[in-house]
Amino acid sequence: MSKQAHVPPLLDLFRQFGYDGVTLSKISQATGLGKASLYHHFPGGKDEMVETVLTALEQGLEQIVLETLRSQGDAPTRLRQMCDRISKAYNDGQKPCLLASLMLGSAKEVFREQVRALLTLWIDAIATVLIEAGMEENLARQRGEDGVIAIQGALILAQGLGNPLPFQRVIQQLPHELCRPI
Amino acid sequence: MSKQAHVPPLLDLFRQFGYDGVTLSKISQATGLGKASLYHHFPGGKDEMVETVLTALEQGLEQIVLETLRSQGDAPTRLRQMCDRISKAYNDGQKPCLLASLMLGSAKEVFREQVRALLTLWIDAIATVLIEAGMEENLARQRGEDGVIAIQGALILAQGLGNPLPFQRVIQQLPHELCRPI
DNA sequence: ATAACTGTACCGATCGTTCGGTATAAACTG
DNA sequence: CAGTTTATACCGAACGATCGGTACAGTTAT
Repeated sequence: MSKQAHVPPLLDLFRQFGYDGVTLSKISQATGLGKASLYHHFPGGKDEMVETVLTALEQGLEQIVLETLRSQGDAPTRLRQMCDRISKAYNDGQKPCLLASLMLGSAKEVFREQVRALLTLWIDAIATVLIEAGMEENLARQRGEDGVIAIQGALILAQGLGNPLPFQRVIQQLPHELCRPI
Repeated sequence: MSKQAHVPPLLDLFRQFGYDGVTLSKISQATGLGKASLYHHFPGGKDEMVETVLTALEQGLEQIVLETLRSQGDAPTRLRQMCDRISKAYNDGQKPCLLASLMLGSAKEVFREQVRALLTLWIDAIATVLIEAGMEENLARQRGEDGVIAIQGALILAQGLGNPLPFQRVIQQLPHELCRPI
């Protein structure tokens, strides 16, 4: 079995408990692997596990972005497709974001660059769609930030309230909000 | 020295490292108190420390809300005052939010109710200002959520990018955004 | 036979917590 | 007034448990 097979349980653990909250016992239980096996697959330990998950996440986001940029239709339609996939990745607002979880505790310095790269990739993707739709560049970049902000904030609120509805509403309104004129 | 005197360093620790990321050694170092002394002031241990900080935060937010609801002027002006105080509490986007930090790991079940109460208080405050300004109630409530979402998301992005500017922009635009018609 | 994999036992370090005790100053008691 | 108790603040040392990580022999699959 390859490293990639263990990414889903690892992703779920780290996004829910954060770096410091995830123990090797939890990982062992979630993956069904003993400690020795974990260190066989991930000689770098916890850090390598996170890095593997983060890399898989980057590939997933890149694929979503690529599909969005290749897709046809007007800007709201293309952004709607992106939002649908993003929403699915967060289980319609019922699961937290790994990036936010990794910005706390011992993890924050170690994975700062990878987290920043992912956020930037995401912002740029939204901005590119808007620019292709004729939006002025600086505004489009702001809207890119606004899109990520809305999603991250909505996830926080949904988690905090224990209610995914705010997230689902934001996701549904987002394509239209991003495209509206000043 | 009373419990309240140790709230600021505790707040800074928990918001930056999260519940699981904060160790008693760090707390000891940050407060200048020995581990045993910490248990004199907080017999309930780490949990009581977090609860104390959370209660202090609730009082702080209640004060901001009260001042906002008492203040004069049109809705954008009153919301501007609220945003200014909120922004100051987050050091203009350079410090993370305790509520977001407490939604991970071992803390999330323990403090769920307190976190939810704080978020609800915040949302209601914004909604009340908008309703008093004549906005329809359901929309005002959505805008209350949108306000908290924007702030939380902007904090996440600012932390992730290592750049507080997106937060400062959002805070500056927020009063106008919240008041705009559909 | 060889490489990939895993279970068991173990390590030093650190975790949150508790114990026993000291220093100081105010509050009672004779 | 001196002498004693009480309350508050504080700390060094240690507790059992768990942490992340390693060593190694044994099993499995090719």
